[in-house]
Amino acid sequence: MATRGRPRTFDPDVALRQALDVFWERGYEGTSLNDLAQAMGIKSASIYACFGSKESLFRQVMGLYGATAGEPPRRALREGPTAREAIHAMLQATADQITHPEHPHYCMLILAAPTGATENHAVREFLAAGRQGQYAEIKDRLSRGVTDGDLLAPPVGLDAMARYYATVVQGLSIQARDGATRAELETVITCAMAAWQTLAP
Amino acid sequence: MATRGRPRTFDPDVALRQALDVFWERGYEGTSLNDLAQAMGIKSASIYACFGSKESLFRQVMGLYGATAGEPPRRALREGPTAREAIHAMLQATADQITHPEHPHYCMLILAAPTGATENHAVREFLAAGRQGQYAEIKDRLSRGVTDGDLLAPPVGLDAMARYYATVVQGLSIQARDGATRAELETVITCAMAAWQTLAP
DNA sequence: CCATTTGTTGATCATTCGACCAATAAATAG
DNA sequence: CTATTTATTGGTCGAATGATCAACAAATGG
Repeated sequence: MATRGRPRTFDPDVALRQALDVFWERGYEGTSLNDLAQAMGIKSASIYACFGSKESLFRQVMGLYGATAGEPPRRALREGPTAREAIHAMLQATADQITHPEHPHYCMLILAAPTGATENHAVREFLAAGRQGQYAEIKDRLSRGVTDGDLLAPPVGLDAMARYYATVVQGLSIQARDGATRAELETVITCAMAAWQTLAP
Repeated sequence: MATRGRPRTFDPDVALRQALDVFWERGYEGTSLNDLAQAMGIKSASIYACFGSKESLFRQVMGLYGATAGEPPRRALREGPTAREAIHAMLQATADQITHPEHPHYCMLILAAPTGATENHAVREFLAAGRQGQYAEIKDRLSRGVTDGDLLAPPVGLDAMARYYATVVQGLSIQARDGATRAELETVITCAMAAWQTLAP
């Protein structure tokens, strides 16, 4: 029972990667269907047939983005032996990603659509939900550190500490967008981690 | 020798403030000339006659923005008695501004156009230059602290420290955009300032 | 009053936007 | 084979985009 009907002339996975490149380059609103169709090598009608709409395509693109570029920082957070080392490695993995020579120098989750036209409100909220997820993962990792005994519950609270490191991650994205080098981001990370011994002595 | 010709029926200063409101609400690309004309109470032809173009209007809007919303953090940085107090007050003034109940909860310099269509490259670079100015002001204030004797030159370097606090400012803007309260931003600031005693003991 | 200067109005420019047809092409099922 | 299903093509939809233009309105200078 092979597929009925005329087979696709393009590979949706490849097309999705090509769409990712364009959205990454120009953000959500800065990318037109023409841009996408050209980069994907198909007509806009095929985009609609395969991916639904511009917004639906973007959501699928963000899924791919999270599974690829987004994975190293997440893994670092997961696999660091202590909360402190996990956060430190997560920041460094983030810096690696957003200064990678083959990609635009910023995190799409953070800067692909922070503001924009009223009609794209849903896209902004979709990305905001992803950022909320980032924060939650950081907080969970800190909690695990307390459970594991490698982190003393900080006086300022785990919420505050998690939000602080989420803030640093987000700030790094602007820094990279503005041309900061990997080495410069490393010095920022050094400063950010310097807070640790004061917060959780 | 009063002004020749038909006088304007609108006050450019008022119109600029109204344009600021719209750009602030929707970012640069998310704002159309129709949006602007409606909010300013004039036709688009009058916008072109008085302000030049959409981009030129936006640059003038950012001038007004910097002189108003941007001033409190700058003043805090300038007037703080020590480098540490100045940075702390600057962060708090920033948090005040980006959670102000009457304005959108983010800093325009940071989020009005971080990404976008190719043709708006100049606008993005204009804002990036403004952010570079932020960083330079922070670094200058730290240098003054060393000169004044209230700050020991930190091992990590003044550049690193300045970039770190610029990163925090920029991260705070995303936090506010995502709905963080003033109190939550305060906890982030507490964490960010906790790095100080480690960096400059 | 008349010429000049400037601003506003309403219309419109070509282009692009996201979206979606109808017509055609290419596969499988029976 | 024919009928059915699915994909692609080329075209086009109405609306919106940033930007202007000619026509009209309101001021000053002489």
